[in-house]
Amino acid sequence: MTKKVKLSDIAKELGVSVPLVSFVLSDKWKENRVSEELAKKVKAKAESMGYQANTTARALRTGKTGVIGLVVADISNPFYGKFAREIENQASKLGLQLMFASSDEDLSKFIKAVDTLLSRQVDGLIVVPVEGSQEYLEGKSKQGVPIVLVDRKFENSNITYVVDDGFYGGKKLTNCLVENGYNRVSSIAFERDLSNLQDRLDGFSDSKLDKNANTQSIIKVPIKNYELYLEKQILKAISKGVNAFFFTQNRLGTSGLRILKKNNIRIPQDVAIVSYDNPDIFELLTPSITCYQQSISEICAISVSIITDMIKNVTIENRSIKIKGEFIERESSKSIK
Amino acid sequence: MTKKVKLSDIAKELGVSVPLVSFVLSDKWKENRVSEELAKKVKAKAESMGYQANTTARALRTGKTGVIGLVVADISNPFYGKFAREIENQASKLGLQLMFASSDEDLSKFIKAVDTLLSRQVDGLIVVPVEGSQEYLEGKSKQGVPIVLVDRKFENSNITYVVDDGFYGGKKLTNCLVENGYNRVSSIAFERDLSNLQDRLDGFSDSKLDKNANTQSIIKVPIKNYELYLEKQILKAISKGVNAFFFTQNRLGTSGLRILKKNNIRIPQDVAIVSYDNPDIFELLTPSITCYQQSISEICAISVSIITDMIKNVTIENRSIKIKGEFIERESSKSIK
DNA sequence: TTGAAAGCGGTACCAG
DNA sequence: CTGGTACCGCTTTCAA
Repeated sequence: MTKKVKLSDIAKELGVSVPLVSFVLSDKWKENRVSEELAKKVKAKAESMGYQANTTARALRTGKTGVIGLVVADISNPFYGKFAREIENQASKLGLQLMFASSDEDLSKFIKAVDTLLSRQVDGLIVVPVEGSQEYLEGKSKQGVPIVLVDRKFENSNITYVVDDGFYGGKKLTNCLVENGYNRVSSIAFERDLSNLQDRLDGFSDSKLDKNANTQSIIKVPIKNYELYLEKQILKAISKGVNAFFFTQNRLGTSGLRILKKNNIRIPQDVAIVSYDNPDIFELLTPSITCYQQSISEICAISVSIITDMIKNVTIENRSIKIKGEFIERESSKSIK
Repeated sequence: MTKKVKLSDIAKELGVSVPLVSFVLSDKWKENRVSEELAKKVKAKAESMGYQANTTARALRTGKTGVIGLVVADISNPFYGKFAREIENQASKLGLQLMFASSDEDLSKFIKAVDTLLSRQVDGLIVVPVEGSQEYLEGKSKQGVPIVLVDRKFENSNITYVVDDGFYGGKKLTNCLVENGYNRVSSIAFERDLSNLQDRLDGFSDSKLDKNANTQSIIKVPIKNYELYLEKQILKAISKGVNAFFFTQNRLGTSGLRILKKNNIRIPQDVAIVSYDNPDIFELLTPSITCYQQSISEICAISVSIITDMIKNVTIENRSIKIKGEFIERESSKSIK
């Protein structure tokens, strides 16, 4: 176990003071008027001795850890995995590290995750807020913790968010169905009070569909053991004449497809399908699935840039933003005109 | 911005010393002979003031951060996402946090990732090593950094690993094909020097297939723009009479399926398919895909437990281990007997 | 049973 | 241009 080299080791070797070495290595030697010659020598020595700064010590002194906390619903869900990856990419460009935790959409887990991250002194948080977390997060925000919400936002809150434009996406998908001749559309969503789902449903309601109850309906699915319930509802809808479904989440879309396959319901001959999000599988299936892909990379790039601003400046104006994604037309919504 | 409560605040409020508060809150007051009454009072006060320990300061003092570093190829790949999630679960049970980074299978990125993590003073590392990283990691290991390899191992190395038993899995998948009547099998792997792939191929070679070149062949696919090359090789193999493929990785499996679909080659009538790993898609496809699912949760549980041991005790014996996964038989390898 | 002082490895500010 | 000193918040050792 070779010991870690520290500033004082370099200083001793060179016969200079510790602060001088610190200045040089943090590239502040110009302001502090250290001779270029000496600076070079110090750098060379640090290099040859294999010096690596102890960020813990630095963090204690400066009050900044250079770490940002990320809380998602579940990192093993590819959708959130992409978030993590994109945020990692952006963060590493800025020399920031990421610490993450999963909430499983559970409030108490969520709070615990945020608390631990905070006690680890993360400089800021990027979080996918869970149902019921508004009050808690607003408290933290008021205490001065930099927070950016992604994927979902809070209405009437001053917490900054960067989310997909669900209203736009929901409308786009529904209109595609209408334009292709499907006039009885049912949208399917989890029974959850989350802004992203509501926005998509609002977009659905605001589409070109005739505004009467017979052409559009919304099926709300409970979260627990939802597949059985979903199957019943889907079959019931079809028997009532629904000829297209709009799945508001990829998980519902995937389950829906499984159910349709099982019941030998043909797509799009019997019912057309569109779904939010674009998991790999949608392209590979027969028929391939029409969907709307969120601009995760853009959402992440912006949220990291905002959080770093928030960390630098104590207060900035609220820069909440909605990002439009990409509509991808495939076979599952083929025109029947 | 309400200020953070620190030990000295509590101490001042109560008119006691800082160390006393520290002892109480870290549940060491018994050994340090603090009266139970006082201990209670301190705890209550800490609670009411909303005290949260500053882990940075603690880390600087104790030399332990309670953070473990995780380096995977790509966190947005669901396979590695599952690793991250399982490791997170285990770690959080032990009060440890995770910091992660992706290597993209690139040696320089990998080294950079490990170096940053180390400069952040992580207590230990769980890594998916990339091609060519052996020498580097052995260096770190010799310096006393606790390291556990997952997914891939090094031969002739004293770095501890916890990996899937690729030999077992490869053999199992191939034997299933043989038992179901397929006698000309080609296995497909990336042209990479990684232990996990080699183990699977060794299992393939050691299967019940007749040991002559005509019944078994190995197709090595370059990594860059591999799909075109893969397509040519697959078609060529089929034209030569190959009646089954063993894909050694899920990415190859998925690509292979796309290619077969595109060329109207029927599964399993024209060729049977088995693949390593079990992405969601395999179950949903028609036909569903026979595969081998690694025990990721077990691998992760063990690796976390080993790394914590390594962190506690300076030296322990090498506890490298191979874990058997689960063979899942589906439609793509249906018997033709 | 408790308090005081030292120190982890850096950085910030002052003096020279 | 350079060095000294204090200090970040917590833990540990020693003294009372």
